[in-house]
Amino acid sequence: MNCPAASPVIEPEWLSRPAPEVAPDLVGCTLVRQFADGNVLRGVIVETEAYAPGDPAFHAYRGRSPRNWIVFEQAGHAYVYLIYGMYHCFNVVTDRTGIPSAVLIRALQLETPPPGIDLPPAQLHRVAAGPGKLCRVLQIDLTDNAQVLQPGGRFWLEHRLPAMQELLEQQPLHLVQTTRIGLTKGVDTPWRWYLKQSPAVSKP
DNA sequence: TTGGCGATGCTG
DNA sequence: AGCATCGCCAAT
Repeated sequence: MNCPAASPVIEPEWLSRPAPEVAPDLVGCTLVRQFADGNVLRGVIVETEAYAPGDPAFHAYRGRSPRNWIVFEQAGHAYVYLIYGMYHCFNVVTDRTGIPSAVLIRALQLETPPPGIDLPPAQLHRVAAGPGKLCRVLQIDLTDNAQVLQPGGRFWLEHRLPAMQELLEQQPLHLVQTTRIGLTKGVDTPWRWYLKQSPAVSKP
């Protein structure tokens, strides 16, 4: 047996905080995707954005709707939506029930090549750089909306590996905070975080 | 290296 | 009408 190291699973309670607190903490953690055939693909989260109550850029800004209802539910669910008619975006629902909050996962650093994709090994770090590309490579679509994030399911989250935790504790400037991308409202709210020097970030 | 634009379909 | 995107192509 030659199992890769894995950190403890992230529980819903850990996610039951405001999105602007959870989003930076999720950088460096691992998102695990289990496909229908049982195969598992994992990637380190290298870029996140927070969306919270009162935020005009948030889908839930004008209240509950058939699309966004899940972000009002308990922390630890997936919120998946279609954007520009052709891409999907994957979010982690955070905070308490009734408080709409979500963290958009914008980029992953994959640890192994994704299934069914031939690519130059040098390009591995680009295939999940961006929220739409991430969902394409993880085969995420609207059927994944409202899934519970838990081991054995389609997705779960794992805490930072010790080396990553040490890096961010000793070099906190490696976690960069800046403004969000692709918005027309809330453009000045600094709720995007990314891992400095990661080649897999969508926009360094 | 940067900037503009079209694809494409759901949302409120 | 607008959109939490992406990749192509032109201009620099």
